[in-house]
Amino acid sequence: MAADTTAPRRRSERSRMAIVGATRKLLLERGFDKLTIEAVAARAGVGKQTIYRWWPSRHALVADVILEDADRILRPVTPTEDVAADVCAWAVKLATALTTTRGNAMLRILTTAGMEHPDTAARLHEGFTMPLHDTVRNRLTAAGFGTAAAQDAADAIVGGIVYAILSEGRAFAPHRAESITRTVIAGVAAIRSQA
Amino acid sequence: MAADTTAPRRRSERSRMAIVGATRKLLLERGFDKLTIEAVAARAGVGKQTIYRWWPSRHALVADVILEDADRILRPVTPTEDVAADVCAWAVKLATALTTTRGNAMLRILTTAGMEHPDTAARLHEGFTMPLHDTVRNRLTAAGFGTAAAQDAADAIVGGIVYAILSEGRAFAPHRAESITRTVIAGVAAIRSQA
Amino acid sequence: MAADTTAPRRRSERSRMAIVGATRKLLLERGFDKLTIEAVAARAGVGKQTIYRWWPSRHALVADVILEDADRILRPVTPTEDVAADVCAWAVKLATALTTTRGNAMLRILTTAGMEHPDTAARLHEGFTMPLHDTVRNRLTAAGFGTAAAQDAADAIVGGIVYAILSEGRAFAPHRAESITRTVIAGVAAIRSQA
Amino acid sequence: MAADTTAPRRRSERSRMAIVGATRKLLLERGFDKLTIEAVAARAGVGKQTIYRWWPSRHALVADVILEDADRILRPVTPTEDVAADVCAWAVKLATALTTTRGNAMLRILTTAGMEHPDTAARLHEGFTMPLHDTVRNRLTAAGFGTAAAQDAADAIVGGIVYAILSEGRAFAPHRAESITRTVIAGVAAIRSQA
DNA sequence: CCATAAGCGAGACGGTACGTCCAGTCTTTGT
DNA sequence: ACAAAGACTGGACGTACCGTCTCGCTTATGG
Repeated sequence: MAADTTAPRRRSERSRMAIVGATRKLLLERGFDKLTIEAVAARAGVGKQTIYRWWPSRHALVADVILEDADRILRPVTPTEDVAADVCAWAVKLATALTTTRGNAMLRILTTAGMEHPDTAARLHEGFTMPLHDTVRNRLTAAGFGTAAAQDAADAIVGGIVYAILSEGRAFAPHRAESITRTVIAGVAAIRSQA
Repeated sequence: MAADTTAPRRRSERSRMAIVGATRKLLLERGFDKLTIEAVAARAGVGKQTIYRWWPSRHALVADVILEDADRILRPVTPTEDVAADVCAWAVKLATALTTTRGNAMLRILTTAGMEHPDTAARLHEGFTMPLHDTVRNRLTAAGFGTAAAQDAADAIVGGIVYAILSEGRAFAPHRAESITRTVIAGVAAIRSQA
Repeated sequence: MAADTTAPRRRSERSRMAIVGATRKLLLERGFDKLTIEAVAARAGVGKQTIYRWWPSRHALVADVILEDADRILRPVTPTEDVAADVCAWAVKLATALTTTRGNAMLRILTTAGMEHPDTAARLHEGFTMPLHDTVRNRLTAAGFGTAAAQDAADAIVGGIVYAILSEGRAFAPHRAESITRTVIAGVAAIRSQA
Repeated sequence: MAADTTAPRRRSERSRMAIVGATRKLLLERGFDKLTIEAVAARAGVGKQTIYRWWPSRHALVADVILEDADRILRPVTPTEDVAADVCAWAVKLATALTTTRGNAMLRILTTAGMEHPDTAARLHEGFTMPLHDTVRNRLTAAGFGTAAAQDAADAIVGGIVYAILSEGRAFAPHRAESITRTVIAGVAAIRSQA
């Protein structure tokens, strides 16, 4: 059942792919600020209108491209018996991914793209920050921590790592992610045992 | 002798102020993306060249303006006997400041301005993120925590709050800053007592 | 043999009429310059291809439409005994028709359409200027004037009236057509009597 | 007296000339329809805005260029004792000029440019048709013909020649201008002697 | 008497040019 | 001598149409 009534009207898959590919390349070559629709169209061998027909703005196009690549960074936690170790390992992998040339470029682009455009911000939040957050939160909840505590810890861990990388760039040493994470988890654990 | 060391050689203070003022107004009215040098010049009643003469780029001009206003957000901790309470109170004030219309706009502008411009990024880091970080770190160090621990906690607290506000915007409820902070401080405390 | 040479194989009369009608309307609403095939197609409720299938260019389409309406302007001379009076009366009717809003619009469109397109120019010459010219020439020939004289007079009369209207627009007072015509006819008459 | 209050503000003569020159060349190479502002700017080595700053439209630019060249076609009558001969000689020269490749191109461009743009039409009328008309009219008035008669004759002569060339193009044989003119002048002469 | 091919509406496609906005530089003019 | 005013080249914007190209659907023969 559930027939696709609103069929996506005869859109050329060839063009779509060329556009997304060209955008990805130009984003890495020149960065978000210097990405122009005209250059994307030229590189993709496509008319500008074909871009404007399917994406409302440069921000939206970039968001699509970034999110399509987000799984290079969004990885699940490998669960063992030790919560802290699990989350620490995950955090270090995250920090490592975000301090590669490519990963760091992605982070900056993602941040800039969302900054002055509420719709795009929402999509990027949902497709990037939220998954990160959920990953941590779920692992902690599974370990028996309360909802509120898991939420706070996830904020501190994800924010602590990502914001530091945003501020310091590739200078951020990935192993710092471990001690930040360990500190926070010690915090939730301490609070639980007090109760 | 009386050498005027930092002589900004015959620069019109009247013009400088008009430019900074116009930039501030336009930044709040239209945001960073839509801020144009031409509009600033027109609003300030100044030739474009006068802006280009003293600031190398739009990013640099915006950085100056934002940092001049940063003390609305950068506040010291009021120290009592209770570290946790002190930092929590400070954190809530920070979160409150960053979720006002104006403060949130400032945060976004600051983030965007630094994003594709290393020099500006460095200045903004030094004038905004670093002071925040130092404030927390110093309070914790004063309370007897180790350098490394204080560093991690400051990362987690500042990042946890600021990144959440960056992601969620004005929807972030300032009191969340309190539980995040409390969690992190519980963490450093627990780790210290283990040693 | 017996090939159906001009077989307009299964063409939709409904569409043809809708297209011609839409073109006529848009021509009067917006003028030749601003007439677009896309607008004609939309107004006619027709695909663009249906227009391109049957007309090679915008100019050709417009020529068809204009010539289909040309009989509002192309009228025969009503012959009496007085050549001069006949041609004058005809000339005034012509000038009157060409200074109505609609007639003037037609004249301008016709002129523009032919201007940079030899084929169209030829068709419009044959369907408009030539008939006008022949009408005058035939009446003069019938009155006993020589071929060459009739030709010159027709040039002077038709050109004198039409070019003035082209230059001055609807400001041209139709009765001027009479004195122009009378002058020219006096000329051919004088030359004949000299011989 | 009469100080130039509205001094044409600091306009670059170098650019103006480059633009006019490029327009002239492109007009002859490609015709009016295919003249684009972008091509003019490129050929002149000028930003598009510099064209738009000083000319409101493509039509106006073309009108300027054409009128600057109009003196190749607009020639005075050389007066002798024989009015008819004078005007005939002038008419043949006019027809000759308008049937050169270049002159014919100019005539078509001039006609098209004025066709859907009242302001331009007025300027071209004033700078081209009116001078032609005045030249004939003045010579006839000087020969003692009445104002009204001279007016009619000028309409018939100028219109007769120009409209024929407009319709028939370069196929128009210049000597036809002579017999047309002679016919019309015979007409005014005949009418005068009747009175 | 239906199969099949043409005509048809719709509209996506690669392009060209539009007219506008700004960047960043250079020039003139007034004080 | 400096700065306002603003013209300059240049490049990208987002839009409008061009003429071509499928896509399914309708319809009217001709095998």
